[in-house]
Amino acid sequence: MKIATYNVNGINGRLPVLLRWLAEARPDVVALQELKAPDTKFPRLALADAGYEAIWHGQSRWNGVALLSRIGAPVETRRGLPGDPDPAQSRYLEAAIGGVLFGALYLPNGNPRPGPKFEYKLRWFDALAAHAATLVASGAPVVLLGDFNVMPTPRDVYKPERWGEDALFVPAVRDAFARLVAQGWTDAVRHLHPDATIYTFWEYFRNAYARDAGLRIDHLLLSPSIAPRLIAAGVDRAVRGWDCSSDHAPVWIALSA
DNA sequence: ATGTCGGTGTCTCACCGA
Repeated sequence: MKIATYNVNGINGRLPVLLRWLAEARPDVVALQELKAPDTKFPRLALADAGYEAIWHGQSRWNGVALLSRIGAPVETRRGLPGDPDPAQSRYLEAAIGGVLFGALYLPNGNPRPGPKFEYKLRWFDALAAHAATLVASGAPVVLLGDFNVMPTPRDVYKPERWGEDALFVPAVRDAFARLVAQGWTDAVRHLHPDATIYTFWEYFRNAYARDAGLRIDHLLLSPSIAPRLIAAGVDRAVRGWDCSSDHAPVWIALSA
């Protein structure tokens, strides 16, 4: 089973890029973030034509998450994160597909810091950790995937010294991510490539992609019962160089049957 | 501080969030 996460940064403006990538990469299951579209403007038919059934949780202008599958319709188990301090923001969607539970998330960015946006990020992280603990305790095979808006270690930042005060990298946020993983989750990409420089996001400005001035903020976490099935992982980096691309690239893993 | 995007309403520009 091939699984991917992709922050599309506007699903309608990005539709040609998304469809081209789906046709080339053929992932079985995809989590999307930053739909930036209300539910009525989700491109269900275009995705169905591409072979994907979908569920989505959108809102006008910002946020929004979706799950796509070409191996059977997602069976939704949860819409919204339990305990989200601001449930009006569409940031979590959960479904069973092919015998695996997928928690698709878009964690708050948290900038500017300090301030209410950063406090919201920390509270959201707390709520995610509480829910994730119940998923681990269930023993079910679970993949938690999406844009976590966290670089876990300095290796995940092109110039860590410039990001020390940023809400994506301050110790409180890295600690929150580390505590989450310590519940028993496996950071799939880093697990298979412990020493590689791997980025999933490059800013639009300052020619960041051409300079490879990137960040690794999109992650796939595997619960203990599914982690032994991990056989490959990577980033479809070239997609970031396509015309009209998102500022993120798709990240994927392969699991044995 | 800067830069560049997508989406929306204030609507062919100005804003917000990232």
